[in-house]
Amino acid sequence: MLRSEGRRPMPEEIPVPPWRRPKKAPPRMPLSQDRIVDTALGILDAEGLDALSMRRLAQELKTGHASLYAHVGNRDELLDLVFDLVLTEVEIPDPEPGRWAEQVKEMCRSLRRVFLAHRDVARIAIDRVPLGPNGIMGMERTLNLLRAGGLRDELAAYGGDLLSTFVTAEALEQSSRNSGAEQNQEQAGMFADQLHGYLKSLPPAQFPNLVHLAGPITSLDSDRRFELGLEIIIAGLVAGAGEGADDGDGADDRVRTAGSTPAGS
Amino acid sequence: MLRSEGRRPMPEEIPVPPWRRPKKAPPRMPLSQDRIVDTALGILDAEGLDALSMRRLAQELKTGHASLYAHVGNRDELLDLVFDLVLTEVEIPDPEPGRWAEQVKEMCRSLRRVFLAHRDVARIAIDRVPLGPNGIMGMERTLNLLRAGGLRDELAAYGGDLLSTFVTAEALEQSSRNSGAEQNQEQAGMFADQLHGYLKSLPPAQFPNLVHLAGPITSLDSDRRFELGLEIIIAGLVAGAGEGADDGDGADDRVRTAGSTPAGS
DNA sequence: ACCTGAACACCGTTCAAGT
DNA sequence: ACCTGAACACCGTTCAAGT
Repeated sequence: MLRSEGRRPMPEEIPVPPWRRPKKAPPRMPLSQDRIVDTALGILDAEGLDALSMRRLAQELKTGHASLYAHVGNRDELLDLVFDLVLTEVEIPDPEPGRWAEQVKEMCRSLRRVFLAHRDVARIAIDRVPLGPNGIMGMERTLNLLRAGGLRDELAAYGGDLLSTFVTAEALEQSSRNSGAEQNQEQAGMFADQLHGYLKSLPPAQFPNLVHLAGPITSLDSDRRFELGLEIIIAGLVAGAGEGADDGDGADDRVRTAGSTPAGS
Repeated sequence: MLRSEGRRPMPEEIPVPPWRRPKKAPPRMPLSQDRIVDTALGILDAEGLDALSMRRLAQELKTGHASLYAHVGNRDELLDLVFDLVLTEVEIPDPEPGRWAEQVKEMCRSLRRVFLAHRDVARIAIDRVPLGPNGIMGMERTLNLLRAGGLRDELAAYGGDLLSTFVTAEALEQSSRNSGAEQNQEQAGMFADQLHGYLKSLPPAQFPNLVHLAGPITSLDSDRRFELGLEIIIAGLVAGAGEGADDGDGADDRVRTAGSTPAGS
């Protein structure tokens, strides 16, 4: 219905002789926002955020860089769109009774996997509120899961933010650790070893704690850090942190519905 | 000794007539790393990170932009130095018995105040490990405070990271919320109102949780968010999250000293 | 309506040359 | 030893002009 609008029915499909159609499809697909955003993500994955300039992007699309501004406003808006596109890949489970904490972890691990799969997307995410269509959808599903754990409204509202901030920051630090020219696991370990040596070499009178904890500080790998942080935050959430705390400005009770029973599914 | 090298002793200090010395001191103070970093922080405070270019900085110092590279390596190293300078202002309390949680909060509030006092420093901090002299000093004092709470080594080592990441991310989101041209409290409230209206207008069948929580989501101001997050993380830490968890790779037991009793002071 | 070329006002970094 | 000018290889964004 919608798709056929403006597409006049042809009397017959006249095939284009193969020698007129060098390889495949129209030689220059028309520019569109989708094509721009897809290509931008491709550059990001392959070369990182610093390589994603409007000029580089235009070159990839075989057009002039000024042409992009007919479809995306500016670079910052482009990054918004790329971020929202990537959020498609995040899996947020429907609540199942008795598996709350595990499901929250699954959600966070999924977000982390997406960040690690797309170079520098964590850098884009860190100072952005995800208000695109997929971001909104993700917020809804996140709230649904968090409330299924019985969190009071304020904690559910803030908990999602805190968790996603945590995941983003942790992914950021992991990828910046691996930044200098495609560093592999090996080189990450080498840096840890160097740091360990440095901390151990500090004057123990002035730095007793750094010397004592040099081991634990440098031996925490990214996976362990992530799981530890996750446990800390979830433990804090179930503890119902700051229960009934009130800073006295009365601003946080705009909506105080009575029956906020946990959603079943 | 070192300072007088190459400075031939003058027979007498001949005073320069005042009309030859227009205002004060040598008209062009010699460039130094300290002067460069101080000036950089001044530009940051007044105009933000995007305004802090090597050229703008050189102009402020009345020199050519290429001259800076004799003292700082590159822009990224300059930002390292600015960050470390700012860390001077963070206050980390010496542990006092019975006040652990409150003191951890004081430390985090101090860090937050520093971020809010220096525009865009949170943006600099977010993807940097503070390994400058003040960063190392801060780590030592942080570990000292955290261990005073009786946290086991791994948790103390990671807890400081988690807390400072949290404070940084929260400061970042607060200042990016206020980004668009010196926005004051009023405009922040206006945005919250707009978002509240938007969330309330969503189709309730598809977005029941966003509609229900529109109030709590938009009424959390920065201070409340911060205190909430702080309570969640601290609660998670005292819960001793992931006690004895082991991912089986055996990499995190490089140093396993027996007597890790909490430090008294 | 969409795309282009050219221009504007910037960047960080390097390096030979000066003092 | 320190500083400079000039150059290199880039940026994002705007806009009049084309088709």
